[in-house]
Amino acid sequence: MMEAVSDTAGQDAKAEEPAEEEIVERIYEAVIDQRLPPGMKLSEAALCEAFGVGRMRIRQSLLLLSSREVVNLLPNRGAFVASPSAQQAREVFEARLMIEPNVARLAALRASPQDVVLLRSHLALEAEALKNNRRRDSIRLSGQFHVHLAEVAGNSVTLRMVKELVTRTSLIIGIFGSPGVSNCRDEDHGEILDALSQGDGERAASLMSRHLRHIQEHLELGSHTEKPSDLAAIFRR
Amino acid sequence: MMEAVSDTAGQDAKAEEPAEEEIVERIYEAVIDQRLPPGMKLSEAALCEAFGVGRMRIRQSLLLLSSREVVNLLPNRGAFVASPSAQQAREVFEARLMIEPNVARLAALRASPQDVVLLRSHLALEAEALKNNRRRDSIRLSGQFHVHLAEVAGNSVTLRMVKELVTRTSLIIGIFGSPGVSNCRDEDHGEILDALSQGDGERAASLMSRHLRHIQEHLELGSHTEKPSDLAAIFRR
DNA sequence: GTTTACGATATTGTCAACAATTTTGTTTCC
DNA sequence: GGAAACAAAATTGTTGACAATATCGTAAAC
Repeated sequence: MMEAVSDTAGQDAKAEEPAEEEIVERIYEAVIDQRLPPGMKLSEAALCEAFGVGRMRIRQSLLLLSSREVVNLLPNRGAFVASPSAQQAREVFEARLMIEPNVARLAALRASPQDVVLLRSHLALEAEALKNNRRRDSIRLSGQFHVHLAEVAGNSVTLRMVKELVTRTSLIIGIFGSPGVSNCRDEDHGEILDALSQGDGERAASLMSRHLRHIQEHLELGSHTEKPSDLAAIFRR
Repeated sequence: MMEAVSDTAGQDAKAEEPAEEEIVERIYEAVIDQRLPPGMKLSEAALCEAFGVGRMRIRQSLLLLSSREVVNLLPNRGAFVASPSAQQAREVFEARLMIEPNVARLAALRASPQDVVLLRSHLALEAEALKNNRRRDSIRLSGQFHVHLAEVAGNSVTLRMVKELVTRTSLIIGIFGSPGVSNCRDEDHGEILDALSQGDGERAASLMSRHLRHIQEHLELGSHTEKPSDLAAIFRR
């Protein structure tokens, strides 16, 4: 149920050409890990080389990413990792606050004992990454917790939405977050999981709501630089 | 605030080549109107002719539509208007019930007097279409009410989601709905608008929730034919 | 010394031709 | 007459080349 690495149709072990959706997923991951910073240029040629596919494949992948607002596609200029504005950031959190508490409620009602076990082991990974100061892993795992929750909820529509919103949130934290700090406090994740294991949907929902508000409160929306990092403003003193 | 017909960058009056997103929007509209029935083949050549654009443009549009699950893209077989299964239909309504009551609540808080006026005139159009038995208009306007509400709520993230969900709902009603009946009762829309005009977010939310449950209850999920309409089953008697 | 204009380079957007696959129609065999 | 095998047509998928645009470096002008 959680995780699925295999390719499209069951193909042999060989290094097959990744499909569009797989490339999209890989770029999602890279954005979540903050290996791809906001505003970074994604040239077609470089991506072709990186994924070992033709230009058309990359082009379509970038179009998909742009339709999910993870990259911006400027005509004749190319593709750039999105740099959400403060306004867009507020909209993303507004949407997450609408959806994810409900997702958590559903997950609490539908979680099998096995789901709880898997989520607990995920939480252990989170804690370990945090303890060892592996910031990148910590960020990724923290985001994946929300995605796993959506998987447990068993609704593919909201799963897709949560994936998109979690990815965009990583960009938002990269722009508006305090430098050293990770995104989520994982005590929150632990509490949500407790509510889940007790089948307490209402509590899971309200904890998720509180959790998301906490994350948003640790951002500095309202002041920051806009879409493309404004060089003039940076070097003006 | 509501509606925006103009093209990308302000271009002259001439019949410019429509961009991908515009083609996607046109196909959304056609699906909402039920001019494109579930399962219908969308051949590239035909669409090229219809929109007067090259094959690549169409190809990208179909990819976008497929990523929103409004069309299915079968390898080497082509594009087909999606035929949601009963399970997918349940997921769509589950998602709508998560999102749209919250959207309605937001809209109630943010609606300007002008927004209310525009929505009231929209409601008048709905009533007129229903009275004159213009079923197609009735269906389209009924769906657009939900989209307009999302526009008033002023969150582009949820706006995009609502557009997608409303479109898929039109397909679902085409498959699982009773033949003659429209999708929404528009008394419901009127009540929601009343709540909006009074700034009563809670009432707007609960009315929207009730409204969506009503729509879902008038469907016959659980029994019907699956993904591609099963010809063998249809002609077996 | 700074700014503007120009040309070279690189990147993106588009088109047309080709290959691969499916679908359809016909023939052959039982 | 019906079913399987084969061939023809149509449709989709992909590659490569070419045109349009933007970026960068250089040189000329003020």
